Amino acid sequence: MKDMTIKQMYRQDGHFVNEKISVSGWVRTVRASKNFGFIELNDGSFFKNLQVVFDENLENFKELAKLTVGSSLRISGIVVESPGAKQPFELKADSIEIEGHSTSDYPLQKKSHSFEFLRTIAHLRPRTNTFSAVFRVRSLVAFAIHRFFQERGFVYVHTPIITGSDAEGAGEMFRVTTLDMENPPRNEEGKIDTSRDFFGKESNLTVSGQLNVETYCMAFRNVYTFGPTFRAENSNTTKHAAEFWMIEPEIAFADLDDYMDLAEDMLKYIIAYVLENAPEEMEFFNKFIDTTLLERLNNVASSDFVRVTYTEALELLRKSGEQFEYPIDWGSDLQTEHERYLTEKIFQKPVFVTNYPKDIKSFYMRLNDDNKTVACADLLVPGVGEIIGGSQREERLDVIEAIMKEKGLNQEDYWWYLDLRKYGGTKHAGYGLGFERAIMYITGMANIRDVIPFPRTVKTAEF
RNA sequence: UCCUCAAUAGCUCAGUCGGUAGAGCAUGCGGCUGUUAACCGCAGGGUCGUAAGUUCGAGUCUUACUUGAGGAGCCA
Repeated sequence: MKDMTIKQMYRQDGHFVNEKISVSGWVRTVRASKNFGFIELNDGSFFKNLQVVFDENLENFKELAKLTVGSSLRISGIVVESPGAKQPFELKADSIEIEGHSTSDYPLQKKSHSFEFLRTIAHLRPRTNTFSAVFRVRSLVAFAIHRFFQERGFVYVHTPIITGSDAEGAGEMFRVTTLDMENPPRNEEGKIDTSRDFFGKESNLTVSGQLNVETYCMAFRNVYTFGPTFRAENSNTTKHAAEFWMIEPEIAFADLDDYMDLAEDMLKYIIAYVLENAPEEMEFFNKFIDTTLLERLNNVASSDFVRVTYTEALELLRKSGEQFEYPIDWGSDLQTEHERYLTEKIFQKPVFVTNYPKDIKSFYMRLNDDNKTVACADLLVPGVGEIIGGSQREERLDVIEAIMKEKGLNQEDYWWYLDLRKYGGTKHAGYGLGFERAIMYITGMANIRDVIPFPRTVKTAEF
């Protein structure tokens, strides 16, 4: 007798008919009548369920007929072709062992629940169709990202989660400390004496691995980090979480166009990988979450992304005649409404917006010859907005020092970062992809809380 | 942090003009020989988010607070 997964059975359609096999899994629904019944079993290996037929010949038939949703079973029987239209085959059970009962207060029903309710039972929601699909796709996307970079010879660098540099400037940070919160040591001025903290200085959770990964870029040429990052922003939106994952590749001897080429290839690669390896899940999203999803993703795979400069983008917005709440003004950042209009109305596909004014961008972005803009590019996609931000980095020591001065940054805090410009610095570029935003884009899910197993947002850390 | 909306049974919701609580699903029990969110019958299940106020009387009106959702800002 073969111990099988439901995935094996579906992927080798019909191959096991008339064979005796065993499976184990959880009850999704039971439909029993007087002398026989049906169990929908999900074993976790596959999006679809296996229909199990059981009848009164089983010694525990009465007990089985009263099974509640969520119970776990071990079943053996013969695979037979199914007379029902909704499944190609089913399992005719000759023994069903109840491994774990589920009590009658099991909160998941055989109907759809609101995402808001399911967030309150984050420990049970992976058992639902939607979350089963989301988190299998999340796993596949993570693998596809690694495979994409590894195939191209990139080195995976584990940048630190705890950082001692307090000047990364990407947002509010979470403090890491072992000092006694009730009674912290104080220095002569009465301030908290961070020299007596664990690291001998103030430390925080990282907001970005970029500065660290650039150092490895100057040794390995092409590198990437892929790990968690933390932002303590008081941000209450569908697209922000306090803990999220980022992919940050960095490529040496490369400019802005090389970065955009790489990012575009990467996104297309990931989408193709997921469409090939999770067709059932993607079909489910297309049917129940976002009916334009597959059309959109196929369109992305087969067409080139748009590339416009910030200045051109402003011109397009101005010429559109659309009334915007915020003014279109050279020098200020694009607002959400502007980004959405560009990617959703004007182009209806992913758009790189390049060469923003230097004053609204980070110090490490390479200054263009016009002395007004920097060599950066944000990738905007319909529905989600910005999912990638990146730039060519400033490799000229004198220029980056001048910009840091202009932005009021303390050069001593960046001494090791600036060393990269002294010791064989090269042209290089890199970007950051918000992992969860990519998942949202690929699945059509609208809220970041529903693509993270246990989301961390303002005032929420129950699980 | 700002703006808007919401909170009634385990879930999803209805509740008229202010007059004292309803449905479907779920759960329990019973029925049913091929079901597909099975179907049919019966039953149990409520401090109407919290606190105060107006009123003879508040799920319904007012205020504050709490929680959630959507949008904005910040960003990925």
